[in-house]
Amino acid sequence: MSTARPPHATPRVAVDLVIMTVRESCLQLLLIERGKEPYLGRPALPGGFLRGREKLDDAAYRELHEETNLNGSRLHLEQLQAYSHPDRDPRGHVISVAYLAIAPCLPEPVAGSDARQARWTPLDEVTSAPGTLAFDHAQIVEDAVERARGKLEYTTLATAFCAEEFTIGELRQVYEVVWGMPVDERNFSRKIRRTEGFVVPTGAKRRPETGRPATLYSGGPATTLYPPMLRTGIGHELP
Amino acid sequence: MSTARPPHATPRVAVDLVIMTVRESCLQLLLIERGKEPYLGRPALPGGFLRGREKLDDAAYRELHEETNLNGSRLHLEQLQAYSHPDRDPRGHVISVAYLAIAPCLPEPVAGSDARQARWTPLDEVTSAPGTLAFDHAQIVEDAVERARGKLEYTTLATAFCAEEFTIGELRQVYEVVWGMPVDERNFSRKIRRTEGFVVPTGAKRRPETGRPATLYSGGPATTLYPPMLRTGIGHELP
DNA sequence: ACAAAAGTGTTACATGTACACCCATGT
DNA sequence: ACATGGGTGTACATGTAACACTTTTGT
Repeated sequence: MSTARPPHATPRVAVDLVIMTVRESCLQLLLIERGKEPYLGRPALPGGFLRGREKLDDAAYRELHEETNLNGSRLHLEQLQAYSHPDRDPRGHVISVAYLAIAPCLPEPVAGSDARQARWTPLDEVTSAPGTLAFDHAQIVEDAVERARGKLEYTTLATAFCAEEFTIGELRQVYEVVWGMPVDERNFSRKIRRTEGFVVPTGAKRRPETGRPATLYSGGPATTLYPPMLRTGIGHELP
Repeated sequence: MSTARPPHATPRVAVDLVIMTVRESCLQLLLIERGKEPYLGRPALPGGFLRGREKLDDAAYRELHEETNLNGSRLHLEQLQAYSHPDRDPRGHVISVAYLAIAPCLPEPVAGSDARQARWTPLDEVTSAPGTLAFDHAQIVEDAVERARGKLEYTTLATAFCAEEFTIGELRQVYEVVWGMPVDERNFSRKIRRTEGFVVPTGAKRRPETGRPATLYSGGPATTLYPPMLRTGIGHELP
């Protein structure tokens, strides 16, 4: 902690974004195709270097806006962690601070203002073909997905996947898709509505193509869930 | 993401450590007294700048060793998050990646090999006198404590506060002290021993000054707790 | 009438909570 | 004997899982 700059080359700092949504009953990530070396043409997480005296959060919001048409409002964004292996970027030592962003399902497939092409990619495509993602982005994605899965259990994060108004059925689909396991609609519905502050009815109803109209809700003021929505039946194995 | 270095002054990267233990029935943090400007003489978290092509984890272990006599083995260390406000350090833009370290209660009060004095400080002293800690370290401490409290609920982190061998009563004290609330010993004991892989009996017993000898345990192979040990009775208020 | 989706009731079971009580030891 | 801390039994409340059943709509 000397006041003089250290003699070593100080690493550069970047942010990378894992942007998730639920589309077509499937957890999808927004990936770009790299337009430059290294990893030219390979899919990668959107991201970029920190500028000037910018905060990491600001850089994350900026990249989100530059690379996608998503605006920061009505969007969950949280810091995941920093990745710092010295060989993670062939250009030199780059520390990447990863962010988890969660967006409601958007109708248009999001065109980046930047020249790079951005498209929603099902998580299965990413995990079933390991080694396709640039840098250590597969690891970052894995960590981000695990974070999201865990936070559904004890926070109201699931509402971030939904539009302004949503039905309990849509919220349940978020849990099923993110967790990758079926959830009983009847019990789920009761539990959600009994957890104070999770959802608040808007008064409106949505008429499905066929069937009874569903009450519409919006996200409530609660952030933590008590009691939590625990995933059961999954292995809590020993390491 | 140009291959040329960005024109902006790139921020420096440091690590800061929140090292916790339970001593004298109280959650304590290892703080140093700053020996240089800025914040000369003020208490602060141990930490320092990243060197060369070092990983953040390696820098955290190095600082832990340099500033304290703690060796990395038999010690929990995990990354918390990065703090990046451009004005958080008066010397310029310094991004700090905070780490949470958890140590068993050590007999000696840990003298740093570095000249700076390190001492265990009760958390209450830190939180009851806000504005004493250097930089944004009060915020980092707050986040670290909340992380530790949460992780006691659904992981086996509590054993990291204990020595190689411990009694259920000692483990319960960890929960009580970290959570700041009483925990029923009878139910706690049963619950811990029923959670497979949390603790394993060593076969030995410890004889208290007075009272029935307690079975000694060591940390088991499990890392996650199912069902979790939930804190109850605390406000899950609306924000 | 029927299909489809939303929502309720019910039952069996697991877990959490509170607390009376028993156990093993040193003084 | 008694204080002290470790540990068991048990009754009650609450939460979960599974699933039959009712409600509300469009066709």
